[in-house]
Amino acid sequence: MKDNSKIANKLRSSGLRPTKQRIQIAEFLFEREKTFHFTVEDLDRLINSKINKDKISLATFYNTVHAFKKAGHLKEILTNNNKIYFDTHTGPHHHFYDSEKNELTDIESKEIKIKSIPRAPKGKKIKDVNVIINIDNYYQ
Amino acid sequence: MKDNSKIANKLRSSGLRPTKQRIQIAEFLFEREKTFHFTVEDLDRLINSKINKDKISLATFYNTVHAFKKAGHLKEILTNNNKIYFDTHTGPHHHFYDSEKNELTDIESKEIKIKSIPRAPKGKKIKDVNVIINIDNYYQ
DNA sequence: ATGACTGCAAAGAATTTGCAGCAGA
DNA sequence: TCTGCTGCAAATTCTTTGCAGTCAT
Repeated sequence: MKDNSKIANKLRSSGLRPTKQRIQIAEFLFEREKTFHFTVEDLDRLINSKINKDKISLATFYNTVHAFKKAGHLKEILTNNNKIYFDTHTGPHHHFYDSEKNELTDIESKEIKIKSIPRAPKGKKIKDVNVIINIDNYYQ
Repeated sequence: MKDNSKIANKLRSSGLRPTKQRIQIAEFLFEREKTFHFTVEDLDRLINSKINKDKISLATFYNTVHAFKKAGHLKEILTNNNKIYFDTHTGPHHHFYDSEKNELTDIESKEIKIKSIPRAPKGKKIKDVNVIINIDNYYQ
């Protein structure tokens, strides 16, 4: 039997009830080495394709992903295909976006050195700076 | 009587027939001092609110905006509200995005100095670099 | 027991498509 | 005339919502 207590506690300490569905989704998302980029559709497909279990409904994926985001466990990323991607890497960082494969790759903050940025308009403050580097195949 | 010939020629030379609708949209978009950021919904609202004329249909706004984009007269911008914005400034530049007002502001390329960017993954080339600076009100 | 969460289906928002009729070349 | 464009309505895609039943505490 698998040990869920760590995941369950992570959820509980963010004020989220550790339901069966949330635990399954959290295990899928957070128990991996590399950061993971996905859309809700991806999640649905990837988790529900496992033949066994009862399926998790789409609405629950949406609810859960938003709950995780609100709790700071996921970050929202926008790309040129105008779908909402989520990222398990929640710290400040940037992305390559490969429009051929519709795929995001992380770029750590320190890899992009921004020398100067303009100051925010009056009465406004900068919330965050978001860099997306769009990439392409060489010959096409 | 207004002189449309410049706009008409601009359209014709991009392979677009200068129809009444396209001319009206092109005048609205391109005959202004400052760059203009908008969604298709904005266009529809702003152009069709003028009481007089026959209304232009939504589908035509979508078609036209995509045709203009393909012809290089508009650029597509993505923001955190997950709507497609278009920009009459087609050169390389960046944006402030004000999430309170859902409003984009241009930042000229030279105002953001990027010192280093990582090289593209193998077999890929960098198409463009996109910076969005999200801004906020001070106290909230 | 009491809220919170899930799942379904329906609603909503943004965008695209099919096609008949119209208009520019 | 002939192809491209417009406008309408229907279709699609992604996301949200309402609500009855279920589950965690």
